[in-house]
Amino acid sequence: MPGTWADWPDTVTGTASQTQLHSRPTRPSYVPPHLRNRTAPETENYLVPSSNEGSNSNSLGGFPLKHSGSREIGLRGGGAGGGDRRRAPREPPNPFDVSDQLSEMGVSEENCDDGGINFDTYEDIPVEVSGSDVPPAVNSFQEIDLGDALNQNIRRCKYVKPTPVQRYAIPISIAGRDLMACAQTGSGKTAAFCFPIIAGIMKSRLGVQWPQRGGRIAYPVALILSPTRELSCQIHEEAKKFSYQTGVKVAVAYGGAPIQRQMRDLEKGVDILVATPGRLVDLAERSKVSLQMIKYLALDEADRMLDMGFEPQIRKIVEQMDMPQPGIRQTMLFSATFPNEIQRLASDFLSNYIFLTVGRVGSSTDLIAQRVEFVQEMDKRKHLMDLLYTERANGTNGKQVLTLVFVETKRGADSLENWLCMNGFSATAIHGDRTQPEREQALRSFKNGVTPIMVATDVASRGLDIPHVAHVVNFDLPKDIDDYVHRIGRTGRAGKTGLATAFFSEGNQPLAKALAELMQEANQEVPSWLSQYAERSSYGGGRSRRSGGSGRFGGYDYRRDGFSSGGNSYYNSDAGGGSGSSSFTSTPYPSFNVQASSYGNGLESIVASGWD
DNA sequence: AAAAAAT
Repeated sequence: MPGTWADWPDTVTGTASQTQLHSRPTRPSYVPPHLRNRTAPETENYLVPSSNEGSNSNSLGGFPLKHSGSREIGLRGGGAGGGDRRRAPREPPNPFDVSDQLSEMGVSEENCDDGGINFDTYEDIPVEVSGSDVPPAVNSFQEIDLGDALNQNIRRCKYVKPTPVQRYAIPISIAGRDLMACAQTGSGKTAAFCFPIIAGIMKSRLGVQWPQRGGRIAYPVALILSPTRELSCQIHEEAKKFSYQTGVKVAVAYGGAPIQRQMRDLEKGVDILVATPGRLVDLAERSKVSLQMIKYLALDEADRMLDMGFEPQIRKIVEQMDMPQPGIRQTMLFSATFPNEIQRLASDFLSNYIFLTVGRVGSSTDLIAQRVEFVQEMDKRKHLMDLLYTERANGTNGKQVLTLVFVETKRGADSLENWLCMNGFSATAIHGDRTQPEREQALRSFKNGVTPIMVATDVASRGLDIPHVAHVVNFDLPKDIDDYVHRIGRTGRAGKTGLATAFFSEGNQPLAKALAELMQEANQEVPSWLSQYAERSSYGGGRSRRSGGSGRFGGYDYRRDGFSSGGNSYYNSDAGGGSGSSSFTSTPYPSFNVQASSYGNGLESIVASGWD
């Protein structure tokens, strides 16, 4: 990779730089068919927003000079994003290119996932905060001093006003507080933890000499962990947008991809590292990265990160490497679901944290219509095919809408994909036994509609933001109701509506009760046969209240149950009120405030008021 | 029991 090239507006006009331009072995001239033959006036819209001194002369060979990344138009690039020639000196590629072009092309938010947040549906989202000295929520991004560069990026992302989780989470983390937050990815969660991190990094550098770059070991100040490679990739893409031209460097590290490139990126210096656990540990053991400068730690899909499979790895990273202690670093945990058990584990990583829960935007609310059908195991394929045919018939121009089909096993995913293809459906599959390039290819061709059906294991159940998934089919229901919640959350994103269909078979009996309750909470019609199944399983046990659940919220601060004893200084540090920690049981403790959106103070009023 | 995550 050449290290120096000029800003491209100059490049196109200057002869010398023309040469330079051609000397680079890029693929500038490929433009996807649907973008060809555009007329000249539109070319100015291709400019980088901040370096747009150029004019209409910025076209080459009849159509706009576009970076090679344009081959990815309509896709959310699989991480790489290399080969971009249209950059300001020493600046990373402009991450806004794709979406800007799309919107300028008159392509609605169809393929642009920054655009279409339907804010109307956010208006009445219930929010609940608990903890001591909770900073007040804000109503606009302007109320917080995020800095000019970041504000510009927020504008470029077309974020007009903060989503509920952002209104609360951003002030909390700007204030330096630890946070446990229940909210879905589609609710603007990534921005909620990225903005304060980026703003904080920039602020800490005011008037300070920039840290030395290019050392052999990378010392990121922020670490964002997620449970799947694709999710890390997605967060990285988002974080790059938010940090564009802020001087804040973002890098990503995950398995399945060549490590060399990731190591090179780290050597170039990194402020925010987005990673999956395994690869991070690997890099740390190779002494490519040290965590001793970490000031911000964010765990996305935190409940998965702390479940049985992942917990040891997370503990190793957070507690047994060189990461600063809680209280010194700032820790933020995010997930759509937070079982008590997990909250208890997570509190090891936190210091005097605030618990925030945002009513679901999407999953298990009106935005997702949930159906459950009784289907014998052997009839499932036939049943799925009927659904898909109906979909195709009802869809516009007989087009298949994006349909995500969840199955239990990797083998099952492959065989169902195969079967669908044999029966004339364009399907792909994603699961952990496929190679990383295969996984990324599957996701791409699903997102852009080439294969509008994707069969997936739970690798795709969490956090992935795939715009326009119209239908989630639980071909095999998961064992855990929280997984169901995450899965159906792949549709009804960003305030849009979606459909979730579950195939319930004999074997799903243990899930019946939780499923029926969940659907009831979401005002969905519960078939009477399901209620009967639920009754039958009720004496057997099983969690009656999901996640210690409080209705439409994703979670409930387990500290308020008064179960947690002494150890946590949090409860005992208060001067007023009861003298012993035992007094903190049912009555609200003076330092432990619970606030619920704009609806008075008591939780009771919220739960009772019903959010419909 | 399954899935994910390092090579």
